[in-house]
Amino acid sequence: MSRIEKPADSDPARNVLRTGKPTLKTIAEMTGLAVTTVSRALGNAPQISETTRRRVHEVAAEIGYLPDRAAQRLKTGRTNVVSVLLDPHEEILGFGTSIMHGLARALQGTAYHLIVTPNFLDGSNVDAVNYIIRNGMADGLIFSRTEPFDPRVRLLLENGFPFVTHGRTEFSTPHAFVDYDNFAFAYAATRRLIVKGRRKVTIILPPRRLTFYQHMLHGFMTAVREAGVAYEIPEALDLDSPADMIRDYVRRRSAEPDPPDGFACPGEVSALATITGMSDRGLSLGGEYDIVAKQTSRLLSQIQPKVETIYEDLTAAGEAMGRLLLKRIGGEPIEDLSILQSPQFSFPTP
Amino acid sequence: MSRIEKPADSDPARNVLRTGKPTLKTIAEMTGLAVTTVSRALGNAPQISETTRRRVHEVAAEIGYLPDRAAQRLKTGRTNVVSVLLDPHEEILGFGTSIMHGLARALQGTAYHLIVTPNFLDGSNVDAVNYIIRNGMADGLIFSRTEPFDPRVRLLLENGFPFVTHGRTEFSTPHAFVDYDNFAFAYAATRRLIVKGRRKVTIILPPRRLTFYQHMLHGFMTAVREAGVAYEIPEALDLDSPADMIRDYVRRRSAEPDPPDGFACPGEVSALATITGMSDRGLSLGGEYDIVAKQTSRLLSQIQPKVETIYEDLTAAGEAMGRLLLKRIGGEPIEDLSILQSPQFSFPTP
DNA sequence: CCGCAAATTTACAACGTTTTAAATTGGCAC
DNA sequence: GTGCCAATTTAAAACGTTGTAAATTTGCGG
Repeated sequence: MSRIEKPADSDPARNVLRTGKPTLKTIAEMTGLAVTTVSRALGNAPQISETTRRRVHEVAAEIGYLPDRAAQRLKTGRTNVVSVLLDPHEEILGFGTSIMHGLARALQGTAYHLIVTPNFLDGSNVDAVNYIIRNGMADGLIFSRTEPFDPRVRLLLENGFPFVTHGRTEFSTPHAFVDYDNFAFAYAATRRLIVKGRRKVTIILPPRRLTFYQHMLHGFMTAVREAGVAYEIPEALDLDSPADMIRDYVRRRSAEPDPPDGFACPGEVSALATITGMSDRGLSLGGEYDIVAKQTSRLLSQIQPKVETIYEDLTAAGEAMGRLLLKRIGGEPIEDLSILQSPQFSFPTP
Repeated sequence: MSRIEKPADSDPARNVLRTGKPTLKTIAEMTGLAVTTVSRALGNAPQISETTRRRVHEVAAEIGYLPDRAAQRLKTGRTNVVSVLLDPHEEILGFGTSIMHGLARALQGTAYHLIVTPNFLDGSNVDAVNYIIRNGMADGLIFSRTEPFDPRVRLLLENGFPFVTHGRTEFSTPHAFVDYDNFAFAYAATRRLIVKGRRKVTIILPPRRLTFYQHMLHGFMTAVREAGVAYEIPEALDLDSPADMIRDYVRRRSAEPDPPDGFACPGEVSALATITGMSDRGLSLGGEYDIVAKQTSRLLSQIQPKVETIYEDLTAAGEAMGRLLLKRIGGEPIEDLSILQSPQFSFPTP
């Protein structure tokens, strides 16, 4: 016993007194074990005897120990954070919030937290993605509204950064995604209008640059061609257009010759706008015209049961994306990491 | 050369090569200064000479240095995180997302990140608050839908934890909040209905347990009493009721004797539901009845311009809450840390 | 009861930052 | 040049965790 002498400060309560927060050291002192051992025991490492493993877990539970995320993150380089890119277009009708609730549910019980990175820049926000990759702000990324050659996807693929998109792309390298089968939606919606005996159908499409524009268009056209029915596609309008613009367009068009009498509306806002536009002309839903709409909340059908709706469950989508991302972060192969949601013809029981 | 020998590895590029991320050490090696000095220079500490301060900043900018959040957090105990409690009731119509965009704007340019803590438990989620306080998951908290003696507020006050609510409470200890002047809204809305010549007014109130139930009721009753007009208040219904329940109620009531003809609707969903219920009876807005509604998005007035609306700017509210929280975290006194938003009679130009 | 491998536990060093206290430098009066 | 104070820079420790490598204990055949 020569040189070194422990600082004589082995009061087990000391480090707890400082912040009130128990650490590995606290448990170590309480059990008489080394910090390393405690760490391993909690991590269920194989080389720890069952006896001490159990003992450590007991004590940890008793004093309510939770690992310090900052320390873990510093040491391991993993952030235990999943970031979702919030798009300004998702402000209305709870798109963002539904997805986030789903995500939160998938992350529930895991070590992962959900952080929101808003999209300030217009267009597709490559900068935010870059920031997150370069500074290791998260272990994985989630975002929506993909383009066929989405620059965010390209960037993430190039860097091997885990992510899941809502929507597909056309890159040759596959990546994880969850998407709604918008082809099936558009096809089914148009079919229904035709079956109802509508003579001329129309559809309000997403902005052209988004991948699902093609899917929608394709579904619509397939149904139209099969049935040989008349159709038209408004050029100056898309799903992102403000409601009043859609309403005014519908009102104007219905006064011109040969107007459509069957509307496929892939969004609740566009459906409401269409109803208002038509009823301004005295035309009644289910009478002179019909609508089949995509619905992501219960709102539309509760307000206006005469609208036929097909559901897209965004909360489920969020949950699926969360699960996929966790797998992806865990390093699973890409192959089965994609999901195509089928249109739902009745509201899911929650 | 006996036992220990420094790894002879003083290559300035080494630590960069490992992860690709520059650290204080990188800058230190590049400038020939000590890590401590670099840290201080970047923190603009007073004892650093202007020359080196500038030099360090230059180099840092050049190599794109960003401090490691985990290390800072571990060392200082500050998380640089603000958490928002997401309420399930905010799923529809982008309440949550609007607020979050506002919050994000307020946090923009600061070191703070926004993390979402969802509300899984029913009722007011004290558990989530507890978790955040005990484990130091954030430096500040934001949530909405307060009750007069909100248990979350009590808990936070007791622990001296910084927070800002959307909505007031009735605790004698003051705390930071942002609230909409719902008294003024209800009063103005009811006044307008009366001025339009409506004989009997009604209002759909929030759930009784929420603080702003009282404010709404009070504003409504004040206008009613001043004018001596007839009124009624539906008992079985509140703003959280599903849209179809509201719609059915309105439809049923309008067929009974002495129905109301002026509706104050403090939410877009309730307004839409009311319109549908009335038009099912063949009654027309602006003709047999009127609605004055609160609007938090552009949706309602774009779809149905005949509805008179009064705006509540939730994005602005979020931004204000963010700013207040930052001040509060900075330790400013509570007195001027509360804001009452006035109703807006025209949509704010963004 | 010795030796040796397997089982279990341990010390130590790191991750990148800030804080504390100490060391170095420079300026200036003597 | 010497001494001393202020200005500036520095080394070392710490935050709580995990990975590496080494130490200790245990079991068991001889």
